[in-house]
Amino acid sequence: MNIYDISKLAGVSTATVSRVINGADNVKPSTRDKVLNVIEKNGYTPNAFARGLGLNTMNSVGIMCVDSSDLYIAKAVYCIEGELRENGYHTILTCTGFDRKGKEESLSMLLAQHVDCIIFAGSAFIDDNNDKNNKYIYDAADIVPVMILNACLDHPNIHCVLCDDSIATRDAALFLIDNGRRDILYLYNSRTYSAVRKVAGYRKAFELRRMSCDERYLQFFEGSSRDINGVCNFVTSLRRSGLNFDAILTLDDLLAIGAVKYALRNSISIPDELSIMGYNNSIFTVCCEPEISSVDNRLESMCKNLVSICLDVLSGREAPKKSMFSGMLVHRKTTLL
Amino acid sequence: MNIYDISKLAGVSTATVSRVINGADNVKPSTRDKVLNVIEKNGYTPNAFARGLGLNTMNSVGIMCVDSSDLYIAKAVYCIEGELRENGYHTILTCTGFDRKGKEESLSMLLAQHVDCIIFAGSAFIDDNNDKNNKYIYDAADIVPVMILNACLDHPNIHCVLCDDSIATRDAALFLIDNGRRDILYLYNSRTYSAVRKVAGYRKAFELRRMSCDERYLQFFEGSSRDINGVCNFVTSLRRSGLNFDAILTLDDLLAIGAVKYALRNSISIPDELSIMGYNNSIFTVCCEPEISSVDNRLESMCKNLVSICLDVLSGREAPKKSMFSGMLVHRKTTLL
DNA sequence: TTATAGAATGTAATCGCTTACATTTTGGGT
DNA sequence: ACCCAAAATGTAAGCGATTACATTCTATAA
Repeated sequence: MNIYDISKLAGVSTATVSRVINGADNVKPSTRDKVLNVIEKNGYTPNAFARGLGLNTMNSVGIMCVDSSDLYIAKAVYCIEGELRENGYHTILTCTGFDRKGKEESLSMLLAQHVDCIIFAGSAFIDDNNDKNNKYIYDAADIVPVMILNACLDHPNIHCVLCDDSIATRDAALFLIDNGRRDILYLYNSRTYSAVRKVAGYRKAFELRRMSCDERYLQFFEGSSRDINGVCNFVTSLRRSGLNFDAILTLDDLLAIGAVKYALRNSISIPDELSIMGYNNSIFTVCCEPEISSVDNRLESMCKNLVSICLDVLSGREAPKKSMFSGMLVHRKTTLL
Repeated sequence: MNIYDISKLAGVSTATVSRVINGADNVKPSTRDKVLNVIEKNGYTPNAFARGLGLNTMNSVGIMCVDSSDLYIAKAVYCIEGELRENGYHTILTCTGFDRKGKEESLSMLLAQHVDCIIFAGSAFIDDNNDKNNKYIYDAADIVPVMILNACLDHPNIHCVLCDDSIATRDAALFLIDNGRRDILYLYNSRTYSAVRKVAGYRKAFELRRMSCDERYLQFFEGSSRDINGVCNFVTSLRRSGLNFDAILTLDDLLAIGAVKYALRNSISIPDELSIMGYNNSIFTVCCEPEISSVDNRLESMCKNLVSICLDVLSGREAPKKSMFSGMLVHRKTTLL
């Protein structure tokens, strides 16, 4: 059953059927009804490939993510997909892994599918130190509109939506400082675009308070934050090595869970002896006792905004190149108020 | 740059170019090289729509999930997508929500995209009580091969991969019983295909031990397991209402976290006074202290198997209609050994 | 050398839709 | 009744691949 069959059944031309399908306004109502009836009766669905071939688009957008099983990314993907679907787009998902090859392969797959737009979900795609490594993104942007979540790149065809992680982390650190904490361990395990900014925010807090920032308190954990016991052991070994801290600020909530475990296992009281603050305000924060204070970086709002900008771009409307959200401290039980 | 351009540049016909692209074996090596060179030089990529139109397939498979931000589903999606991509398929993701309309809409969207196969990721799509409600799945299966993860439906075109949740839950309950627990609370919050089987498994354990199963110990929590405090309060109120239990077995790990919180907040010692066992063996089990014993239901293996069956089906090979995995108890700190 | 099978290549129809352009209808205004 | 612009509809040429079938090589055997 194709458009030609329908046109014959309805006694009109394929052009008219096409017009009806696409809601053109120059069709006589009676004709429209006639065609619609035939379509309805025969359960006809336009062939997406044929349409795609003609229009060179299939109303799809590609989402690139490093690892969609990461809770934060999963939530972003979920949110973005939902918004897109509501607006008639379907989502092609690719998980690339961290290595360059995977990223480039996924990207060309998406490009080969002629997606209308590519969304990079997460800052792990952007190399902040060497812009040359972002060439594959710029190349894609020369072909198709690109959206980036949680990072920013300058290109006429790239639109970015992000949270000001630097300021949010700075505020978190300031909060701890202003609550009397002096030895604040910053625990991170990546050097992505946003990670770099978070670290900068941490430093900035000390600067603002005219305190010196002791580099020993910036600790890089080699491993996944999913390795909770690894994180716990790492913190324990830091303490054993003589580093004293009365607060731990982390790159994400899972690292904070490792920190909580460290305290629990070593009978360090939270938050009296040790304050802990995570980042992302994910469900992990409420999985342990005490529940973890965290920074909400407005993931949902960002995703909605991102899709809305994406739709604007696809409709040729003007849209901001960079949308910045601000994070918000969420206090639970691991910080004193 | 299309196949015609390439054919002209290489001085051959489009048919030959097409043969080269698709790796046909009846092309003279020298011709092949010539064409490949031109393709390489001009960075030509075949148009997926045109190909799709001709072949009526675009090497895509659709994944239906109720909520991809659920950690368990997210992991399944991640795993399935990766396997598919490695085999040259791309993944169209749709999250349907729990209501029927969303499911049907997503499904027709996928069908309209002419995906080669549809994967239902999760048992939430199957109505176990009234098979009529599964009609939309059967209808899809009449058109395209269907794979179901974690549930089973009988249809010539439907293949299922699942864990025997009934036996796994039975074994978990048996373990608790055989360790001297008598009052085992079963906490669940859904009535999906797998939920129904888990409950049945719980009952079965008592039957096997010739004990009667007190219905009051089967407790349905009205709400999401993400509402950890809600779960905690629910358990607390059960206790306050006079129900005594020395073990809690749950439908998923998040519910178990709620149970752990209940114990922690009421100074009930785990596992001496109360054993707790979750389900899924997700990262949540190690987010709290004490870490939660759980049932590993082989998600990764299932996903790999599912994709492998999917590929078999798509290649016209014979494949099992139903693949059953068995779960495995994973003991941590919330159960006595 | 020639016939011929088999390999290599080419021709052109086809997939189902959109749309520029051509044509026909329609409904006022004289 | 007639004209004509505007509305409605139709015609047919793409879009870019695949592939059945036709044709042209090529190498081997007679």
